Amino acid sequence: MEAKKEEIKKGPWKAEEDEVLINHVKRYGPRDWSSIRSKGLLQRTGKSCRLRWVNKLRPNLKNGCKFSADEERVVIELQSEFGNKWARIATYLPGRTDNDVKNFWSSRQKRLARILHNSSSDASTSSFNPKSSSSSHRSKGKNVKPIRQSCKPTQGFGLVEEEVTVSYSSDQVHDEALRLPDLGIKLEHQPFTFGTDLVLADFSDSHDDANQQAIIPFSPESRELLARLDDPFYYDILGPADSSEPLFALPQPFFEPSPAPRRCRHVSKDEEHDDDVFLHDFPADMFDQVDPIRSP
DNA sequence: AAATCGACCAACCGCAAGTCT
DNA sequence: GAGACTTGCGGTTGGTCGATT
Repeated sequence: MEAKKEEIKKGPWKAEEDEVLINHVKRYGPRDWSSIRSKGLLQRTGKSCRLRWVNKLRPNLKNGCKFSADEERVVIELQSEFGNKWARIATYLPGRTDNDVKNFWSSRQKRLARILHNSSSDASTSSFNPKSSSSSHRSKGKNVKPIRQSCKPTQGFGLVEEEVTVSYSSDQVHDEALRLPDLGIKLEHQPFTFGTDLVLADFSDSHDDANQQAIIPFSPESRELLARLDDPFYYDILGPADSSEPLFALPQPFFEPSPAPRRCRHVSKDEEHDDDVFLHDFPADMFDQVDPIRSP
């Protein structure tokens, strides 16, 4: 059937398809994706094949491996520098793809937005609830609820899930209020559980912390702005807000990111046998099992 | 035990841009 | 130079899984 011949397969890849794709790359290199379909090897589009290779089959990928603390830091820093240039950011993270970085960031943003939303909701209710703990520790040194001596932050706000412990004494509660840069906003810990217990308060109209009894909920605009912060809280939690010292040094890109706009490089027929130029992007031992391309 | 929720991930889509004919 | 083709990128969606209620 003609229609069947033209049918393009979508959805999850099977192991057999992966094998076909890997064999193609072994033979021809990571290019000519469209020929995979035109040769009838797979009923996948070239785009789909390329994506599968880049995101899953490429050697030395850190598949199924969570972002380390260092990687998180790099992503956060580079995102603030480059914006949503995931492919470029990924070049600084060996074994990570642009999709990985994008997913990580997206997930993080969602989490952040949700936390902020919850927090502002909590704030708006607790400010009118005398029983609520959120108002109980607002006055310096008074009615400060006992807090845990340490807490284990969740992944939220760019914190890592590893054993990062932040300890506070009860006297520090108020002073440890976290500042959001440039927004005149403080982020205060509720009894030190990250996430839903965070309380946001707007202190922009006052310079007297001790008088801050009420929690002012954010406007939707403010919340949106917060959700889009390039550098949401990371430094504020792990480092002093006024610190000019970088918390870490950025690594060099794994692949040199091209300053010019990204572009694929079509390989001419002549170049095709030019010492496998494309292989330079891969570890030397990657194609140990590859049949060498015969020279003409 | 079932339902719900959130996190994570794979894959698709549309668009932009380089290359080829 | 123009149009077709190919590739790469960023945004988005939908599925799966584990934790929580």
